[in-house]
Amino acid sequence: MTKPKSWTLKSIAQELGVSNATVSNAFNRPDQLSKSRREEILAACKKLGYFGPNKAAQSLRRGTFNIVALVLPDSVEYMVSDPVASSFMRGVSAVLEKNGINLLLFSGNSNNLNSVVDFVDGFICYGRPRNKQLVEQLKQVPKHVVTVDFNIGRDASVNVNNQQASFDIAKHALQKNDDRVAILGLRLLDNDVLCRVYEHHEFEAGQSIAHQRLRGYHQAISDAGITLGDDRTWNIPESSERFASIAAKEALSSTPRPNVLLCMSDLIALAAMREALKMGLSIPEDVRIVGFDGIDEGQRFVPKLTTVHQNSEEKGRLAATLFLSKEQQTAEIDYRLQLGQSS
Amino acid sequence: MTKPKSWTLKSIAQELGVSNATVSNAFNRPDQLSKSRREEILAACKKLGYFGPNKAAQSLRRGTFNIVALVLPDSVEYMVSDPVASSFMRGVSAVLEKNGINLLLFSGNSNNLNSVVDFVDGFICYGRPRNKQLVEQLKQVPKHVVTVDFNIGRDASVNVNNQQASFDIAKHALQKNDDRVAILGLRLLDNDVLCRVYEHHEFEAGQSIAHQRLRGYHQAISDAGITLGDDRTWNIPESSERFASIAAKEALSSTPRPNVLLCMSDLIALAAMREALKMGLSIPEDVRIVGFDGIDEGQRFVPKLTTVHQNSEEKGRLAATLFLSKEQQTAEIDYRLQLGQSS
DNA sequence: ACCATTAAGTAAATCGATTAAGAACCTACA
DNA sequence: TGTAGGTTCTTAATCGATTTACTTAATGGT
Repeated sequence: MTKPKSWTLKSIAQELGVSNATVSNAFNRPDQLSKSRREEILAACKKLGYFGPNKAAQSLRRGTFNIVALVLPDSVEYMVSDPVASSFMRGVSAVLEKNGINLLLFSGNSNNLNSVVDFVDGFICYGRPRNKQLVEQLKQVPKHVVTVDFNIGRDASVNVNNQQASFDIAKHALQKNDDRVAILGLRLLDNDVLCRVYEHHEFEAGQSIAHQRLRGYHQAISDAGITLGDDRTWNIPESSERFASIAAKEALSSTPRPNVLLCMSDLIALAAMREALKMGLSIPEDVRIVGFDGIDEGQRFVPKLTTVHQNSEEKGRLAATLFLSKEQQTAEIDYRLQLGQSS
Repeated sequence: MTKPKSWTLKSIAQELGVSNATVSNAFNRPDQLSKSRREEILAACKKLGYFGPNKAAQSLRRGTFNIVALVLPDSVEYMVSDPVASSFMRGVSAVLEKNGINLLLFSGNSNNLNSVVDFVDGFICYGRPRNKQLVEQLKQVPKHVVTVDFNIGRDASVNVNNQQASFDIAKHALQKNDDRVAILGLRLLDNDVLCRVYEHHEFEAGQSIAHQRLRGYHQAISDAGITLGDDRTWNIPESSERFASIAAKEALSSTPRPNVLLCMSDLIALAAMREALKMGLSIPEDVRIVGFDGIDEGQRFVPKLTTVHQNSEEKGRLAATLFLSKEQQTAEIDYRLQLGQSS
C-alpha cells in the first residue's frame, strides 16, 4: 500500500495487516490485545506519523468532547475587558486545564446555541446572557449546564447573596438620615443605553444580579429613614470607564448633589471617584462612594475604595468543579466588606 | 414511527417519508429541491424540534469546524490577567465573532496539540508558546496557522519591530553617558525563575520578543557611550505585580543604584515605580523608568508612564483577518512612543 | 411525436472512528 | 478426550451527517 498523505485508523490497520478494531484497541483498550502486539502497533504508528485516533470522529462516536463552552453574558470582547469576569475565567480555566479539558468561549450575544452545542460536553454560564433566546435554549439544551450568578433551574448553580451584600455595603455607607443618595446601577435594563431609571417597581421582582443588588440598596436606604428620589438611579449598560464616567458626571452635577454614591461595580466606583476628584470634591467628606467586586485597582487607588469583595476566581473554580462532578446542587459563596477610605 | 428522544437527519427523513439527502439538501442546498418541498421539510423540522444537522457529524464529513484555536503563550489563567494579552484577544474575538466563528482557548503549557487539532480550522498563536514541543507541532500541523509576535515560517504572521521600538524608548530614556542603567527583562530565560542574568552573548541571536527588545536596549546603551554592567539585567518570568516588585526592589537597592530602569512591560514598570516611590525616590529625578506596551493604567498613574505603545487590539484584529483571508504574508504593525513624566 | 434538457429526488459511498458479538486458538481440568 | 474458560483478534453495525452519480418525470423545441 502506498503511503497516504495523512494516516487514518483504517489505513494504518491495512498497512500493518491487522484489523481496524485492533488498532483502535491499541490506543484505547490495552486489555483487549496482547502486550507485544500493542507495543508493535504503537511503535509503528509513531514511526509512520499517525498520532492517534481523530478526535472529531472519536467524539462523534462516543458523544464526549473534552470541551466545555463558557457562555459569557456579553461579547467575548467585553469579557476580557472586565477584571471580575477575567478572574472568574481564570478560576474556571485553572480547574479545566488541570483536567485536560478545553475551553470554548461563547458570546452571550449569539442567538443560537446550535453552532456549538454539538461540540461540547456542556455549558458553564457566567451571568445571564444578554440574548433572551439563548437563555431559553439553555433551559432546554440536553447537556450538562452550570449557571453562575443566575438561575434557570438547571443542573447546578453558583451564587452570591447579592441582596444581602448590597444591603450591608449600603448600610455602611449611609450615615445620617439627611444623606442624599444616588445609585449607579449596572445593567438594570435590558437595552444598551445609558440613562436614568424612573420606574422602580418592576425591579422588586427581578432576578438579575442588578435587581438583587438594587433591592439590597433600597432596603438599607429605607432602613436609614431616607427617601430615594425618583430620578436618583442611573442605568449603565456595561462596566466600562467610558459609560461610568458619563453617568458619574451627570449624577454628581445633579440637584440635589448626592453625597453618597452606591455603585454596582468597582469599575464604576473608580470612574466616579476620578470624576469627583476632577470636580474638586473631596472623598469621603463631600461624597462617599462605595463599589462592588473588590478588584485590585480599587485597593491601590487613593483613597482606597470601600467595596464588597467577592472571590471571583474561587467562584470560577467552584463552577468548574461542580461541572466536572456532575452534581446537582446550588452553592452559595461568601462575600466580605472591604473597608477603604472612600466612605 | 414512534418519536425518538432526539431527532437525527435520518429519523426525520423517515418520519417525513423522504430520503436522507433531501432533508440534508433542505438545510444546505436549496437549489437541489423544489421550494415547496423545502419549506414543507423545514416547517416539519421546526415543529418536531429538529434544529438542523448535527454540527459534529457535519464537521467530520466536511472537514470544517467554524472553530479556531487561540494558542496562548502560557496558561489560560495567565492570559486573562495580562492586559496586553487581553486586548489582543479582544481584537481577535471581535473579528471572529462577526464572522460566526467560535474561539477555543488553548494553553501554551499543554504538550499536545492533538487534543484540539481535529476540532479546529486552524490556529492563531499569540507569542511563542512556553512549551517547546508545542512549537514543533505547530510547525508541522496540517491546518492554517497564523503566528503573532514570533515566527516559525508558517502561513502568516503579525509582528512589531521590537528591536527598533526598544532602541527608540531606551534612547529617549538615556540622557548622559554617566547614566547607570538596569534592565528588567520579561521572559529572557526559559525557566520560571526570577534571577539576574549574567550571560548576555547568547541573546544576541535569540528570536523571542525579549531577545529582540534586549538587542534594542543594548544598541541604545552602547550608542550613548555607556557600558552596561554584567549584573544589571534581571529576568522576570511573567508580567505580574508580584515578581516585578521583587525584581524592582532588588535592582533599586543594588550598587551602583541605577538611575535608569528599562522595563520590558508596563506592568513591570508600574511595579517599579511603586517600589521607587515607596523607597522615597523621586521619578524622574532620582530614577527614570520606561515601560513597554501602553496599557491604560500607565496613563493614569502619577507620574504618567513613558512607554512604547502598541495597539494590541489592532494586532488581534489583524491576526484574525489574516487568518480568515488565508493569505500568506508577514505583516508588521506600528508602534509609537508615548511620553509621560516618568523619564 | 420524438429526442434533448432540465428539475426533483434517491441510493449508496464516505468522513474516521468505537464496540458488541463472535471466531479461532490455546490451556487445563475432570 | 471432551468441554469449559480465557486470550487474541476480526467482522460488521453504528455515530450523524454530505455528496456523487443515478433514476424518473416533466418540459420544450421542431
